[in-house]
Amino acid sequence: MRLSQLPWTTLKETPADAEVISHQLLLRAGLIRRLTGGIFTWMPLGLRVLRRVEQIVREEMDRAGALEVLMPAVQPAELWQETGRWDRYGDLLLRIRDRHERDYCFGPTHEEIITDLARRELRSYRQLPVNYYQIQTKFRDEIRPRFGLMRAREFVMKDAYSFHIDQGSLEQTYAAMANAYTQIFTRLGLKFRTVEADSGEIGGARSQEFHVLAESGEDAIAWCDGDDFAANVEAAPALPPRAPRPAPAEPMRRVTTPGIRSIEEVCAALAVPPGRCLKTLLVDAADGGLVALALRGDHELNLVKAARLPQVAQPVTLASAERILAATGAPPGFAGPVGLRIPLVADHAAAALADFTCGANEDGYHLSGVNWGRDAPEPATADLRNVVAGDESPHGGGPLAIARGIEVGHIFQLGDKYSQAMKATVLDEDGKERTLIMGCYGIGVSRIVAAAIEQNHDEHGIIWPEPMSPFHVTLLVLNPKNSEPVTAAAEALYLELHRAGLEVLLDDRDARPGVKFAEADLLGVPHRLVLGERGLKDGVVEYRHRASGAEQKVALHETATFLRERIHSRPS
RNA sequence: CGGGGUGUAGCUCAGCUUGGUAGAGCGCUUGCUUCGGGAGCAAGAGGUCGCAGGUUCGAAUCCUGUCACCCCGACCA
Repeated sequence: MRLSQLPWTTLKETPADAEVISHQLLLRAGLIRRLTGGIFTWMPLGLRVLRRVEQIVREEMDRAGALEVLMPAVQPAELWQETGRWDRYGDLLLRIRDRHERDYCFGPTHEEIITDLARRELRSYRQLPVNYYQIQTKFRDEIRPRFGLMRAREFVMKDAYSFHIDQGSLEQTYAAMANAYTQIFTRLGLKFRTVEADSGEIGGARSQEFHVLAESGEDAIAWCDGDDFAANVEAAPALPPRAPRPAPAEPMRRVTTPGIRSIEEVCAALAVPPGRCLKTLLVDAADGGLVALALRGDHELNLVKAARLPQVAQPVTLASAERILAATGAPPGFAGPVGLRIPLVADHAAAALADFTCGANEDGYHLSGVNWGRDAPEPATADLRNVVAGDESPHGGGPLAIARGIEVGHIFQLGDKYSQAMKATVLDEDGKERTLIMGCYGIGVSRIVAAAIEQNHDEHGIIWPEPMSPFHVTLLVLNPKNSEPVTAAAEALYLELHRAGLEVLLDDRDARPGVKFAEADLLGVPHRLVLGERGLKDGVVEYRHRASGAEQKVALHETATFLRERIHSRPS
């Protein structure tokens, strides 16, 4: 591709509304343009990146035996009503009405559509297992679209749905998909981790997520070097402390803490570490009352774990200030287990505290030297907190480490949640109707583009992993207007590289060298060639590797060979 | 949805407090000079100041409404 024939504009300044680096660089490099909140146009160079990602995903899905289909983006409400999700999915669902006043939505996901397809097309166990996939535009009306392509409303997703006669078959396909995903992210050249996940809203038994590792990731993932444990912090179990609870050593004392509410303030005022404080959270209970959840002051509540408690109302909702006052006799910030008249569940670590500090259930007072069993009843215990770095791995291999990740893939064993609701059945070998067992497998294709940038950039711009770069190599021609021989040599080299099977971006614009260098760095093609009068005199081009900055001169006639040795992701 | 903020040239922003003929830098066009890491000089093009209403002799500026966008919050206890 010739840059002289492309209206490509880059931005020297960072657009004001772009927060994260991938959003900034995608805009600055002219790869995407925003149309409206969370909705973007892919520009010519950006689209090449998206297409490359799609292609790798497609190849690996095909290799794993999945069948590509393309389902409608617009879906009738009736199907969503069948599964009950028309009401449950909420405002995330973009609803549309046609001229006949019929309701539709723009698909945020396709379980309903595929299950409808399956119940029409699949009659016999002999047709199973089958795994359909598509690469398609989805729309989710996010509360707050942000971070550019990372949390867009309209986005490109690869979603796959498999159908099985039994759990064993599902597990086989699930394993094949896990394998294919590993292959995909490896081929894309990304640093990633596979982690156990909570299956959340979509439901089902087992699920794993694939995270691209990056500081700016929205998810925290925990893993252990000493064993095979890796999980989203949401889904990582925290082991109870090994050491038994120390015996009480201090008397309980009441201390005045006027206006002090947060754990930090309490710790500062009373000179105690957060790990010696008890934080008592009040949430709405399933029976309409309140439940207290006790955590150590330095720990955070894990909402997924809290939601698993039968006493807790769904979804987990923090109690209002009025209800807290009514239940504890004090405003928020002063709750504690001593004399508390509502049920309490303590996290294992909180239950192992002795001589701790907590709220006194009285405005302006806290208690110190508090002990379970002596001052407050022995609590019911559960795993309620997020794991933290240094916690013991559940698999016994040593301490956990925590990293940030961007979720780019998620695979689920769905079971019969949708097939049952939509009566998707086949006949088994005994001629009996059997409800289909399903799996589903998603990859955020457009999000991968953003995640790759989050993980691979420097102060000059993007550094594409080779397999997803818009071009294999960029060839900068310096001052083409001033030198016929340079232009001629560049044209010849461009053609030759092209013939060698390389995708080349030729910067043949009548622009200053500095502009070409700066824009090439911004765009981030991994291999760069510079052809100018200086080098041409000696019959060489100058090669530079974007990521390492390594440079060397290469004889013109050896350039194609030289590049082919260094580029491993040529299209087959 | 709650709270906060911002809408002025393609982009980044000043001007608004204290009303009086719309500005800068970058980008764009033309010319000359330059030409190996986002050039210099000169001349240009480009804006219903988000939109609607109001106050006023006069509104980018003050008031009301509205729309859009951005940020924070959904663990404060």
